[in-house]
Amino acid sequence: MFALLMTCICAGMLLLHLISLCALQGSEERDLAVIYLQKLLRGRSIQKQMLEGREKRMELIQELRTTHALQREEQELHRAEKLVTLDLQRQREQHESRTSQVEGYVSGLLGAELVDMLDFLAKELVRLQDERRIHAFTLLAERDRRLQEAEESGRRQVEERRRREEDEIFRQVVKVHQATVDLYLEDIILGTIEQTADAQAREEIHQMAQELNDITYAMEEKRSTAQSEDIVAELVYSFLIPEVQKITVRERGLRMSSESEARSPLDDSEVEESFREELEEDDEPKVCQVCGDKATGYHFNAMTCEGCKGFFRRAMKGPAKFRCPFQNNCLITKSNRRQCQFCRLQKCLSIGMLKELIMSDEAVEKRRMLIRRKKMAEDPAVLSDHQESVIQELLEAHRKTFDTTFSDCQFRPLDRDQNPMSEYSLKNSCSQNSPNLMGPVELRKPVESSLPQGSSSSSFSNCQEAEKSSKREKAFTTLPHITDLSTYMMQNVINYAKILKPFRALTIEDQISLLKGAMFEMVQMRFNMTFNENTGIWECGPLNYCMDDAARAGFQPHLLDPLMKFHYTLRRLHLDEKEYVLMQTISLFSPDRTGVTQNGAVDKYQELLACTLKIYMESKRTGPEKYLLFPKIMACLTEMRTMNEEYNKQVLQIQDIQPEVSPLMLEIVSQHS
Amino acid sequence: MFALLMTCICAGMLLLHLISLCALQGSEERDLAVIYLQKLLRGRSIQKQMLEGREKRMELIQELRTTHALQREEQELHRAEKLVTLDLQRQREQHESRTSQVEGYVSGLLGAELVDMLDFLAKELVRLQDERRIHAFTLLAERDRRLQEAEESGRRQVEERRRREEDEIFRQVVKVHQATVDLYLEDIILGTIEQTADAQAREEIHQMAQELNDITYAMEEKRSTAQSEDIVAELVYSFLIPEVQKITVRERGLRMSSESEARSPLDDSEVEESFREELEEDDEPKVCQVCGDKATGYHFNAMTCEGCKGFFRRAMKGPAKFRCPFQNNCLITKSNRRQCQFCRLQKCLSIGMLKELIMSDEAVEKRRMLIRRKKMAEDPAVLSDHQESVIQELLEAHRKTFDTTFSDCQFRPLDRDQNPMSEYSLKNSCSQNSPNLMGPVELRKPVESSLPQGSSSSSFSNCQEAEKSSKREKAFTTLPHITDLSTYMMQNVINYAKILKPFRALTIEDQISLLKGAMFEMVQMRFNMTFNENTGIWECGPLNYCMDDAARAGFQPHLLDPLMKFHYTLRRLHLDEKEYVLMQTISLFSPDRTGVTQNGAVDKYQELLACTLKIYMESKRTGPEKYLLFPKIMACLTEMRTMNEEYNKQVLQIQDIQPEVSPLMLEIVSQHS
DNA sequence: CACGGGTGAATGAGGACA
DNA sequence: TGTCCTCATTCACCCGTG
Repeated sequence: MFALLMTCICAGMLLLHLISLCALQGSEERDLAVIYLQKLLRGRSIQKQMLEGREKRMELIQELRTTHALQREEQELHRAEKLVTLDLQRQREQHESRTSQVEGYVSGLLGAELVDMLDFLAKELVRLQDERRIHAFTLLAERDRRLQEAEESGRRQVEERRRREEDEIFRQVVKVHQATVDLYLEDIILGTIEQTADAQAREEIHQMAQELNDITYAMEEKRSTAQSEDIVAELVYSFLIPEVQKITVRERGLRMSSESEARSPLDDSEVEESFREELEEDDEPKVCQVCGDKATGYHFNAMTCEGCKGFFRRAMKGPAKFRCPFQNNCLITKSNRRQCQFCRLQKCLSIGMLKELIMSDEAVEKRRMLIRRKKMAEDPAVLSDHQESVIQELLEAHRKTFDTTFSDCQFRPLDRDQNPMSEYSLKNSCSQNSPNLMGPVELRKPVESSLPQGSSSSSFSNCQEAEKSSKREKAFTTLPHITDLSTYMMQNVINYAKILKPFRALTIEDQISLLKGAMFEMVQMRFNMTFNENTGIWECGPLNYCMDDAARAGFQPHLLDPLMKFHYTLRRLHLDEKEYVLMQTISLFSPDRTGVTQNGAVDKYQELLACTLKIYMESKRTGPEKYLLFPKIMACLTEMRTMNEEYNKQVLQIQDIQPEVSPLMLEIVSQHS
Repeated sequence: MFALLMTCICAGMLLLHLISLCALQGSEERDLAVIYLQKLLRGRSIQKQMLEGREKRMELIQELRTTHALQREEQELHRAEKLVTLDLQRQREQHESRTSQVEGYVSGLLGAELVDMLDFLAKELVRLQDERRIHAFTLLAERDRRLQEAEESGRRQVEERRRREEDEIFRQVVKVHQATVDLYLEDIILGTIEQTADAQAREEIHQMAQELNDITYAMEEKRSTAQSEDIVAELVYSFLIPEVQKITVRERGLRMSSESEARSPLDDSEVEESFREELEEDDEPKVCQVCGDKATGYHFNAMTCEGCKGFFRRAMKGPAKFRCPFQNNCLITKSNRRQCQFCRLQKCLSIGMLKELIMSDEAVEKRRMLIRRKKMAEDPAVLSDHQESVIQELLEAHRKTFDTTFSDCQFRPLDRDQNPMSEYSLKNSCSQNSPNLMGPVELRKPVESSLPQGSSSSSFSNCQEAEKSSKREKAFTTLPHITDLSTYMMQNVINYAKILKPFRALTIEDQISLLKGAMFEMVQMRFNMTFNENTGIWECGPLNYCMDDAARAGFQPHLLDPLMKFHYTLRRLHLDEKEYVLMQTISLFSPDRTGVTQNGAVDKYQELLACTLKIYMESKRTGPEKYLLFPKIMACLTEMRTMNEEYNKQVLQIQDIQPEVSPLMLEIVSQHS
């Protein structure tokens, strides 16, 4: 793009030479002019030389690259290389076409007559626009190539928008003209006045300005196609900023000359310094090449702002998915950059942002791992002695109050119905298996399986028949057993809590509140330690339960479904005993249970426990999943909160209908202490 | 970029010099001009010096780098070194060529050289960009390779550092280039400007700028459309700032030259400050630009309230349809905004709301899909075990109660009329085919084909002649068979329902209500499983029916037409057995059938079924249509509701005329239980 | 310090529903 | 129609490496 502009200007210069030559009056003068022109044209040979030099260089690059390429195995490089080569070829082609174009101009103007300067300027402007259009087409082709998804219906004609755009472009063009022409004229004046310094010349300039303006105006009104407008708009955009900088340079020139301070051009640092200064002293030290916002440095090979940096990364990460709602040539500014992702991305690419500089997913993952590793290395995440002792305390208390063999419990018989109450019996193959499983066991009942929680149902919505039949038939058969089991578990949990010093340190009211709040969760976690994730059975020593036993006790799917899911989820984490105990105790010390007054102390201890659990797992476990374990456990705890409420509700409903629930259970479940 | 504009300036200025020179009249003046030009160009020698200095420095760098290189042992270094060396060589070549170019320029003192010079610079810029690009790629590939290797050999750290170093070197080189080019151009300008510092001329220029400004502004004032206002606003935003700054810079330049005093670096912030003030001086921070209500942010490019946001989207989505009841110039306020949609929309547009910022339908669809996909990803839409068992239960019940071979049904003979009763026989080619189809089958009747539903007609609207003849001729010939068939199907459906536990859990009254309500639908869905979408025939084992059989039993097109359509529609969804069964059971458990009391339970189970069906399809099916399948099925169910009513009516009518309908059918069809 | 990735509050799309 | 909701996107700011 820049190159194009440069060429435009070069062409302009050539033309101006010609014109000015032709402007000379008289035949001998014309002859002189022709000679001059010939000389001028001879200069092209040098240019050609340079082109050849460029070609040579390309060969060099190519060779370099080939050599380089041979040293590597990766396929990808070849691709990149090819890309670059193509890019260069394209550039070259463009360049050549441009050159020939300029030559065409030169030859075409050989026989030119006297031409008015202003007229020339007008033409020059048109020509610039044409160039611009050509370039726009090139860009468009490139875009099409880049985009795999072809634009099939991209021309929604937007009348209103069109009008608006035209108006705006008109305005912009006027501005540009104002700016460019302004400078142009300024230059002319600077150059002219110095030599002539008379009123007549000034008047001429003045006239020129006026005429130019008129021409501009007329030209703008003549414009009809939408595309040319857009081209002009782009022209505007790429011209305006340079304009500012141009002035800056001049200004510095003036300053330096006035100070008559000759800088040594050899001083590298000084030069750079001044250059940097140059940029900084001005309004914008760094401008985003995409949107004009304040840039924060080079990002993916271009000077951009943070926004465009992030945008580019995000856009390139996923699949191409943008569509321009306008004409595929939006001007990207700080204020409107969010309105067309398509064009913004195009702009990013066009200024040379490279998606290759975005780290691949694997690279990112690698990096993350390394960082984490490093973090771990410097902070070995080791448990403090205090924490160790806490774990020990909990563990001892737990073992004292949880007999995994269930060897000394005396429950009422578990009376299983023949027909399964729910779908659980089907999937868990529990009804069939448990008799066999129980066979070798010498406990009270021949078939002793039941779900952790048991009671009778009251207001089935789903199984109303069962509800009704519960009175005439023998539904809720497992309720007595389940009630006993639950009461037994609860008692154990209470005993556990009572052992813990931090728990005893609380007021008795808060102890009750905490126990009431956490009871269901703690019991479930204890049951989970006996859960067989393959069979879906809770293997409580001689007792075996499946979820159907809970259903048969009156619990509804609304509770049992998520509960089942929870048990599978938690069990599959394969926690060890310490982890289970910590988890239970974290649940116990929840400061947000209803009725808790000493929130501060509870919260503090819970935090300690959580931290302990986290560090314990990180130090004990290996593999990358160890960082996910703690969050997962936290999620489980959250999950249980909701089930907790549902459980309380259902127990009360069951009690309402079949008052077999034990007082302890009722106490736990009741709303207010 | 900087270099570019330098070149622009350079080009412009030199050109203008030439032009102005050539514009002078008279030969002696021309001579003077030539002399001046020569003087101007002599300034290049200084530049040459600088270039030489630069070359020296480059050598230094190279040496430095070589020394540096020697300090490393790794093999790879050599490669890198080679690369760098080549790079430098290339650079050197360029510089040489440039130097020679410059020399040729200076010695020639011809305008042609000047042109070439600029041309060269243009190309040089392109080249630099290319180089940077190429180098970036090279570095990238190199970096990747190194990283990999280093990882293997555990020398990652070292390699990383080296990579960084190389990058830095590269950057330096590029920077140097930039700096050089910039300096180069600066010199040119300095050389020019030095001679031209003339306050008067500058003032003149300033005046002109002012004039141009005035013209521009005058033009802007001429604009009448409301749109221009917001254009101006945007213009201000994106262009005026640069403009203002430009002017500021210029002024600063003037001030500086006159005061010969270093500028204050505060200008920058000052400019921004005043501009910001301008924006903020607005009264309210958040006011809807359309109606004055409280705005909630920018919506479609304008600060609006939620109401106007929604209004605009809705209005623009559909076709233009508003008309102003008044003068097309209503004032829109919060209170009257809904009085005139036309003017409200007008106002929306006038303040710059863009309909392009409304997501297109496809975009919305895409977004929905993405969201759904994401939801799916995190929750793999896997059937819960419970749901799986539900499906299993239904499937087993279905298979127990639906014999797709129709092997054991004993119906009265199907007496097909010779003349087809309706158009169905024509289009379905059933009458002709069925005898053949039936041929090889050894079932009771030689011709046994009939439509699912059968009965006699009473009030044909379409075929009144047939209706009349039904009494004197032997119309409704298929009615006995159809009655038997229907009764058989119904019995099966009842058996099916009775197997389902959730169904049995309902009161007997509700069971009846549900069955009565869903019977027609369930039977039709079962028949649909035998429907051949190509022939339009129901292939019930040895039995084959076409729609004409139903017509011949007395049913009217008012039912049969939509029924036919329904069968095609549903069959073309190619549901599998589980899906069919789920669909039937969803129909069965419709809580809104007349007479149902336990709505809650029914609704809950239906929801479970619907959810199961949805997830089942989403997990089983592939392709984008899988999200449409469930809604389609729901639509089918709705469709059947209306047919259901019509069916009941027609059966009663048939019974009214030809009382052959079975008691079960009557029971099903009767209004109230 | 430069430049990769990551984060989280703010923003502004669409959508449900009274 | 408009309120309130969800949720993807944005970007100023942060961290860490070289």
